[in-house]
Amino acid sequence: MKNKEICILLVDDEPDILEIVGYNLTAAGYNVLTADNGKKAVKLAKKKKPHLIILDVMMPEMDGIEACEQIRKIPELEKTLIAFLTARGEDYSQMAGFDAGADDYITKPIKPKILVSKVKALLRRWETEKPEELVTLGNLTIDREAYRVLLEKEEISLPRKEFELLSLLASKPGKVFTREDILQNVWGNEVVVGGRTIDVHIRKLREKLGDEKFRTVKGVGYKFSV
Amino acid sequence: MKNKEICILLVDDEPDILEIVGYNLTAAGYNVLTADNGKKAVKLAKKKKPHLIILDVMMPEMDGIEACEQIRKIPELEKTLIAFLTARGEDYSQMAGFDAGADDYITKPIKPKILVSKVKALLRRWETEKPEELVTLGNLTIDREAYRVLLEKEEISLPRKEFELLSLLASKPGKVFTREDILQNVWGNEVVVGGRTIDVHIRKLREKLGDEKFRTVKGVGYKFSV
DNA sequence: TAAATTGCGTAACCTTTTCTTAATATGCGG
DNA sequence: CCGCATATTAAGAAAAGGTTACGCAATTTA
Repeated sequence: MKNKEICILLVDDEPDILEIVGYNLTAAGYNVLTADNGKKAVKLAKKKKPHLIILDVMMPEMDGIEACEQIRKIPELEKTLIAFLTARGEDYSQMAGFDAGADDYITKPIKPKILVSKVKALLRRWETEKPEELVTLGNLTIDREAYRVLLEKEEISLPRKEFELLSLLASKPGKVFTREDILQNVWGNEVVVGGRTIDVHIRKLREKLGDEKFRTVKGVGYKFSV
Repeated sequence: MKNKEICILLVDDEPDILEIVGYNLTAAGYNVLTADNGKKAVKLAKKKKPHLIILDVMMPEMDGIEACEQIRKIPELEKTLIAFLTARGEDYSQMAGFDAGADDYITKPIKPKILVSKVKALLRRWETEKPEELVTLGNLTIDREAYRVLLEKEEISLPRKEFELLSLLASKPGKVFTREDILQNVWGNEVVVGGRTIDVHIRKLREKLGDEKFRTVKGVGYKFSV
């Protein structure tokens, strides 16, 4: 089943739910990841970039709403689908969830068939909207999935950090990313690195891909330009 | 509200539902069309190409499921969002609806706030046409996100302080900003700088963007004028 | 498993740009 | 024509970023 390529992150603090939902989704051919609190969820999401995230609203550590907001802030996950799990009748949760950027909600108790149907419906849209896994900007082509970069049809191999950095900047050409933005997205929230680290990586990118593509905006940050 | 451009087709055979749902959607700024059976719905959909269609499942003439299937067959409406209205607990309807190509379902009894939230969530994805955050004033264009300024289509590069200053003044053309206002906003509350600093920056802006745009109001401050 | 390679972050130093100041000139309102 | 507020200018300080080389760690290769 070609669904194997489709990845769903399932987040709930109740192992039972994790199991039953996970089982059904797996049976439907999806690749399922799980986390038992919001913090782990955000971390995993950043790392694995799932196509759909199913979040329980009520959780310890970080509730679903907050997790959703966090995830929505990550540029690469902007298009990720998010659905909430909520007990029936919790209108408030549903509202807040939609405001936080949810695409759907699923009410407990969970009915496997309905669940799978909803998931399919959600992903159907994703599949049709997503022919463009390749981004081309000038003489540069970025294939996020394959972790490859082509410059004038020549393949350039970039180490992880450089790739992530390029990927971030290129995700919104023209937009200035502050150093903070960059640290946040490429290095992660908690990591602390020295002040010149970003520069060094930028330099390497410039070396390999051409100076002019990476514009410095002094006092602010960097941007990608075509 | 710019939602006026967004068009929703609402289909139900009960006038009450049509009215209450229609009212709420209209109040939320959407443009609402209605039909009271499946046949009319398909016809209207073909003609008006709404962005979202809300279909009651149970209807005379042609039920929602069939209408949905019909609509999905129309190439132009392939991407149209479809949501079903269904009584709670009708699992069968829900399943069939998803199979027919629905994107969501809404259960009766209808709660207006939830309804509007769901509609927003559904359309959010569609709405992702980005409204550029550009400010244009006469021959000048300011793009805060990209940190760019265009004068007669020529890009002018401005250092941070100059950009912030321009940005502030241009945020309310005509309004006079006192020196204090300016210090507050561009330099920040705690910073103390000499009395002539602002003048110097104004001068640089005048040099680069034209004298006439920055008017001195003696004893008070500066303003931007078109 | 050792050796070699590659990736990453840091420190030290260099270059450039940006900001501020200070000193002097100008000009408007009275 | 005076006085106060603003304009102008150049120069030096400070900030920001660029560059390079090095060491540790992870990864790959032998």
